[in-house]
Amino acid sequence: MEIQGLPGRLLDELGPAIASGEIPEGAVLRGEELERRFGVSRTVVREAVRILEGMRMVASRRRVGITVQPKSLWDVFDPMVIRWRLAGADRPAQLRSLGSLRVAVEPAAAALAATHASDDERRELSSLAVDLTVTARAADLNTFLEHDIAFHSLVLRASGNEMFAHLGDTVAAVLTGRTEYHLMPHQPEPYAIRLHREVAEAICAQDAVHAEQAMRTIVTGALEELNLQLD
Amino acid sequence: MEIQGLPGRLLDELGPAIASGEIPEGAVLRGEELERRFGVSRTVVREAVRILEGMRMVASRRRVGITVQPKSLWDVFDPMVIRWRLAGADRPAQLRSLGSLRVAVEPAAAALAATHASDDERRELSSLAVDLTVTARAADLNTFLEHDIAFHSLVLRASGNEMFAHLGDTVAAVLTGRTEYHLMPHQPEPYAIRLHREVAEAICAQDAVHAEQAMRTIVTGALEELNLQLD
DNA sequence: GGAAACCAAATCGTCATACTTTTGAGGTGT
DNA sequence: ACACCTCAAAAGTATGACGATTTGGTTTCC
Repeated sequence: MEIQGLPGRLLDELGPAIASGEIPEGAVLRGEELERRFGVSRTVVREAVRILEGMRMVASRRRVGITVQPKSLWDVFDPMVIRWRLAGADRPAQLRSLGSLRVAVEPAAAALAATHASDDERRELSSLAVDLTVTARAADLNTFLEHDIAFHSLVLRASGNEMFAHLGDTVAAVLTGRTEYHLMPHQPEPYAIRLHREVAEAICAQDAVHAEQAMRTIVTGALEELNLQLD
Repeated sequence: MEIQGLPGRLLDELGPAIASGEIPEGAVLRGEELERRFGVSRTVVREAVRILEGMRMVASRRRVGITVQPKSLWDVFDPMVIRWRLAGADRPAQLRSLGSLRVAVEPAAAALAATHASDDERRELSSLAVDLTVTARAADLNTFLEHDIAFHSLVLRASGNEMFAHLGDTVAAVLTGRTEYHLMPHQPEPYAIRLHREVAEAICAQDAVHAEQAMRTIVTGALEELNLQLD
């Protein structure tokens, strides 16, 4: 799901550099300079810049150049922007933002899933809850992560709301980052696991209130733990 | 805040056409065809297509062409995509999605605002609550809308979460759409107004629980009304 | 001396064109 | 039926030329 070709490669250089503040707000780049620095043609530079412009990270103006826009204008929901920020110096702030977003969205998604999920989705959810329990005992962090991601993505998808569903990848990025940077308890907490099972059961039983409540406990817990780690 | 130049104009044609389903999923466009149809050069077409590719609405492949991606892949949080969908045949679905998103996010934002808002923001919020009350009595729908937008945007901004803050424009689009298409009670309900005042007061008093609760009542009410109108 | 008009350079924006690379489809031979 | 080869279609990239616009200095005129 990446941008292809040379513009993509340019983007992989510029995006993270801007997201991390290495190229600061207000900095001005010239197209010709980028051509030389990366050894590509105008075509390529222009297309990459257009994409950055599409996510409001830069603005191109005649006679002045390509100016890096203030962060407050960026499309902070763009998956690429989120990835770049998570990879760089902005990681703590980005994790906090995403944490609050999860607290807001995932309980609502769980509630909706309780009433909207298909039979297949309910079955899959139960099965994932079992998998989580098993891999948590085995203390196999990577497969656990995989199942955790699948679980949360599925709840978001089963909510029947496309916007919630799209946050699945973002949540996946958060969970992955948390594991990669060892911001997780070394062995998943049994309590958290049990809550996941509760969410699955409540959704299967069409119990929206309980599903929402259990999910809220999960994500607020994750947020609190995150705040502990970051301070 | 629009994309400039010819690529921007192309986008204003292609984006809505794709968003509304006029150009359906799986349709294949050829670059050369677009050049002729819009009388622009290759450069322009390529840059516009790159932007659409950046929001995952199309994918360009050699020897095949530019294929419209399935809706499930689109960046549904991109403001342009939201605008295009609100303007076209997808409006009901988009309004429903956004309604649920508001129900999830705005109460959380209100709670955060109660603890994070600056003194200036609290003052401004109180003042806006008063304005709302006044313009509601006067039944001046347009200024009421203006203040309503300002109110909700401010709560989102005062939450201190950049991602919530960015939903301000989106909420504005929803509220505007609701008024434009007469999906609102002809005179704003006194009860809703009172709830806005309650939100403002709770935030000023740093009462997160009450702020969240009042805001939840507002947005769930709005969602229910929306569902009534759309069915 | 100051303000308004003007001019020139810088930089992006667009076009036209040529060449390269990838890849799907159809044909060929076993 | 299968694998392989070839070819052509389409996007990808590079480059030169020109147009448009903005900025900032410079001139000119009170």
